[in-house]
Amino acid sequence: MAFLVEKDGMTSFDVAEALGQDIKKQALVANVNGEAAELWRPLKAGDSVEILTFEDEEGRRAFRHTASHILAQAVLAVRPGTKLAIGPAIDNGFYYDFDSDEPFSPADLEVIEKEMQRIVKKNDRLERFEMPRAEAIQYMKDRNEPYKVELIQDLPEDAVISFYKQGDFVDLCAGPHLPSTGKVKALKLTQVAGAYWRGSEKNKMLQRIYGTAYPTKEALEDHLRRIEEAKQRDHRKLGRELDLFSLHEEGPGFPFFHPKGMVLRNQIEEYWRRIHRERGYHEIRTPIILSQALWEQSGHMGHYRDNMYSTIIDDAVYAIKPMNCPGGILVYKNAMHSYRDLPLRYAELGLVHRHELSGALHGLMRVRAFTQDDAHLYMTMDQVQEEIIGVIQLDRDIYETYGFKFTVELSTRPENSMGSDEDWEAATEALRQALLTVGMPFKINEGDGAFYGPKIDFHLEDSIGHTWQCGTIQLDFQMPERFELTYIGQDGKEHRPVMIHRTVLGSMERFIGILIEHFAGAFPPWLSPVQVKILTITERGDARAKQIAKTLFDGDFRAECDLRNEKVGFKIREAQMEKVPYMIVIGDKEIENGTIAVRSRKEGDLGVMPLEAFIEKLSEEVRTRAR
RNA sequence: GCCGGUGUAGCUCAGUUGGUAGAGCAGCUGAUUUGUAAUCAGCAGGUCGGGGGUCCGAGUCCCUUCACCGGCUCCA
Repeated sequence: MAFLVEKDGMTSFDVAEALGQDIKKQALVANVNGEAAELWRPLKAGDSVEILTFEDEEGRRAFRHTASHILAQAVLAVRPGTKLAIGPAIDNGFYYDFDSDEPFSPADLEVIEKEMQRIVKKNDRLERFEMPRAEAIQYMKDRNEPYKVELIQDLPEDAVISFYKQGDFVDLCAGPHLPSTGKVKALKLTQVAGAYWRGSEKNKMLQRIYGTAYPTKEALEDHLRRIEEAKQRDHRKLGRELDLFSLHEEGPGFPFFHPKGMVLRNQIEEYWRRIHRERGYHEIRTPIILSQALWEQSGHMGHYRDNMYSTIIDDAVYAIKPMNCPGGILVYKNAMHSYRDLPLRYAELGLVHRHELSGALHGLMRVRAFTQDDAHLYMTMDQVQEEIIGVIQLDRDIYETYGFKFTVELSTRPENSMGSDEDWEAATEALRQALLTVGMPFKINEGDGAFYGPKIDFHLEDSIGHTWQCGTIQLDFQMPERFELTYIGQDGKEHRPVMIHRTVLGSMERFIGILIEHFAGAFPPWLSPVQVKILTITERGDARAKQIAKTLFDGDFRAECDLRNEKVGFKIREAQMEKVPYMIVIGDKEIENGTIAVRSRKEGDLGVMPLEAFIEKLSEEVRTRAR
């Protein structure tokens, strides 16, 4: 809530005070006339003031930013002579980059954290002061802080440079900050890592210390607990425990899919194929190895060479495809096309290989061989908007099936792009209109498109709030030109078609990784590698169990029997840990009555019912892809 | 690729100042025929990531290499 200041010389402190003890205690910074500012900054009559707490994004940022200053102060105390780089607040905490001859060890972190706590306890006030740019440069030169000097030199000539001071520590900073270090009640340094100065590998590698901070110990512990929980659903851990896939030293970045992982993958593909057929796509498959000449024509040799693998066949150079489009284009070019054939939608689950940096590999999320759920659409310019609408609707329907929330971004023309202004404008407008028509909220990323055309990205949010870019829709003016694609128009003449590249899931491998974490390995029945586990109590149930398994198999369900000589409690425990959606228990009573006892993974014992009733329930869940 | 960390049985981990590898779970064998999240007993399982070095002696120390983990960068 905003308040109007009545007279000059008041501060946000006074405003907070007027609002009561609770607010005063929680106040971190203020929003003054739409800009974040310290609580102690003098106000003028007529200013609009809003007090920000940890609940507000700006409040959190200031809180963590002050924490990062405390970190820098502590590091200078523990290791004098360390040069300061930058130290911003980030989503769940903060970091600070240092240039230090000796790297920081985990033991150093403990010492630094202790020093930070000492600074917090001292509860030093923060002060802000300003000076002109030239003076500021000299000031930081005198303090022997070359990175700060560089930062100031990048600011405009006429800029007034602000600094913040707490105790004997001074840092270049736009602010705002908390009134005193004592506000940062709970903090923890989480890790050290290398980071390049300004993110460029051409620059020196600095030492980055990450940490997080909260206003209370409880909130910090809560945060650490959430991290622990996220670890429990890490797809690499679950992938091993559920026996879905593995990775081996013999093929770094090349995942191996196990039987259960393949069932999951095949279910995803089956649904994908079905919905694509339904929306008028034709599936194709193109070779993995194609001649280098093709990649030169497509432009990949120029732009993407470093990420491509190649091989030699009969003395000629061939490349292993990093993308599916050139192959797909050869299919298009294989025949003449009439305007009557358009739009033409070719879909391909295409296996691509890309040489990613060894340090970037990460489970199924970042690999060197993956299957894109690709499609290339060819159309006339006036079909563009409708085609894009179709793709957006397809994306939405598929994501909703899996229970993902998602956000959409439209990226416009970047600086060094190819193609005419008119084409770019028309294409960008077509994307925008399509989004508006579908009623899809979206954000614009100015200048973030590909060099060959504008794009729409879909960012999925999984059940623990992580976001993943999966779907993309890209308009391409380049490929149709480079490959001289044509269709015969109504006028009998050749025309250039418009091409759209799109993926929905992005990569099958990564999507499976995302799904594992999204469902924490407890897949809904339609996706579960094993849908039903039939557990016998004694060997008297074996025949009945096998008979039930046969019935389920005939009904296209995935069932397994557990006939081992173990107690039923033990079998349930194992089935539960395997996250099988349904268990059927067969004992003497069920044999006698011709019924089954059903247990649900989620709800426990569901009681006794006829097999037919259970099959009907399961069929319905599979048919509707219930979650 | 770069910075830091880790690498011991299928999995999770122990292993004193260098003295010649150990537990639980999983596996196998046997007993037990069991009613909704762990029955008991026994057995087997490791050139301590690979290579090289120091030493009378290396899982422990050094060098090198590979993979993995956390970041940087990039992106599906």
